[in-house]
Amino acid sequence: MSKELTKRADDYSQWYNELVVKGELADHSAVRGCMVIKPYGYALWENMRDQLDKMFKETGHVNAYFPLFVPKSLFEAEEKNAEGFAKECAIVTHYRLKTDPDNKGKLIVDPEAKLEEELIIRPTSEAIIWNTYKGWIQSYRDLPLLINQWANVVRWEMRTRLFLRTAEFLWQEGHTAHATKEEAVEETVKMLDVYSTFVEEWMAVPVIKGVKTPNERFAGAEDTYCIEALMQDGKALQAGTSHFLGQNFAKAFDVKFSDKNNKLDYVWATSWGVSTRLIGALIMAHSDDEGLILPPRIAPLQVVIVPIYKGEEGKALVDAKATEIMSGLKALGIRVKYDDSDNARPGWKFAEHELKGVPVRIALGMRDLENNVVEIARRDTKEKSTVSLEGLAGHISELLDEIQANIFNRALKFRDENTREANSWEEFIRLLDEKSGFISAHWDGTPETEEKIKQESKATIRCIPLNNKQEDGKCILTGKPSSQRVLFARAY
RNA sequence: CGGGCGGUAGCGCAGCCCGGUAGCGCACACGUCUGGGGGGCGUGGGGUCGCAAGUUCGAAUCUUGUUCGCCCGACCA
Repeated sequence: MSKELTKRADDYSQWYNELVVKGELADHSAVRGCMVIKPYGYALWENMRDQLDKMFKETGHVNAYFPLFVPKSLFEAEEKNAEGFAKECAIVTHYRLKTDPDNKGKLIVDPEAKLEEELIIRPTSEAIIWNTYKGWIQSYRDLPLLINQWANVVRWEMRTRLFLRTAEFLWQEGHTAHATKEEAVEETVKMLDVYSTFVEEWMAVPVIKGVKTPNERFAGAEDTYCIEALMQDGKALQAGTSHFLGQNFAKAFDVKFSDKNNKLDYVWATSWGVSTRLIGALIMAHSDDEGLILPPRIAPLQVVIVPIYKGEEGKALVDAKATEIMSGLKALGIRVKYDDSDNARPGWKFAEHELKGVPVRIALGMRDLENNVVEIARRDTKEKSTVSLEGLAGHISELLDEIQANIFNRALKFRDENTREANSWEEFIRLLDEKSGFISAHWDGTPETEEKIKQESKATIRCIPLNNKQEDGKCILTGKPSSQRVLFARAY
């Protein structure tokens, strides 16, 4: 099978598309815009999901599951939210098919099976969830309500790309209800921190925490917080969002509670989510022209052992040693595979595991057995070394930590080197065209200017960084006074 | 959703203009020599040419429709 990858420098988009498919993470399907997540890609998602789930539970959340379908009347209850998603909704209008009387063997929609009320396939679940919460919340004693769900959602996108933007995707969505505004805001920020910790420490992708401008805000939110990451082509990618919803949904769905003084008030809400899009971020942040580079902490396989031998007797000797090495690694909780399939040469296997981003490869042959050593190759730097079998498991364990740190530091260095300040419109455009990356610049704070900058430069305000330095300056477009810089980039 | 391009064996492609019943490389199976960076030689299997109509004695090839993908644009809370 030809596995030659397009080089990043030749065509970054094509490199990404090929990598997802050749790395066996996902495939296109017979359904427009929908992907099949293959076992290797799903194993990666499971590792991400398991860690996030653990972190959600550690912060007091529980999981539940709400329906895929949302009755149209509920969907439209919160007007801004409904409006925001209206253009990309899939709608169920009928509940039955029948045999086509004019064409036996074919099915048609039974016109008599039209639904009284259309069902929207959830693009997000605020509506159905808040309709449900209404029945669960009466008193301050019922609060806070801290619920998460793992689910699929559908957004009818015009132009799709595997993982980055698909019509259906997997995600988690947290939906919480609180007695006070302060508590809800605190929750919003807390979950943003959970996301940034997860993305940086497990996925090794550095992120910038910030707040979205009103233009970029989630429909129905008072404030949208986000984490933004920078890809190797200099484009930004929103890696997660956390929304302070105010009382908008409580009012739309009439969710009130009695406080300690028996006074009725609407509850305060948050919602937050990350999706399979994170896998796209992971790929574009780390991988190279040889294939995927996966951070050890979430890689489906952390170590692969490739045997090199001649004849059956040779293989038996190598097998025995490999089994011993594996049990040592497994005892430390390391995910390891012994690739002793006989239908590929060692060289082919090396390339294959590099393509799939396995962090560490151990090559084990007769020469190594004689010297009581193995050859270790790390995926991130492609360095090879010969190490003693003595204390091997511990050495590998430390190496995995080192790789995790190195991948993060490399991405951080790239991000920092590609974050620049622009102090004039000319400089702004020049930096965007020549270097791309994040551009920190003054903006007069108006939606009109933001829109105009977007029209003329194709760059958007990714966020106003949290704890942003306050400094007087002039808007790069209008020259009007500004009190702080905001972060611009061309984005996915 | 508009414009352009593409879909022929698991993968990558040729054949199409000029209609006559499908080919190459890799992969796969078997044998053999091999094995420390995508092996060599030999033999062999596999495709209703994306799908559906139409033109024709005959369609991968011409026409129309449709579907999936890629690129550009619009859209993207």
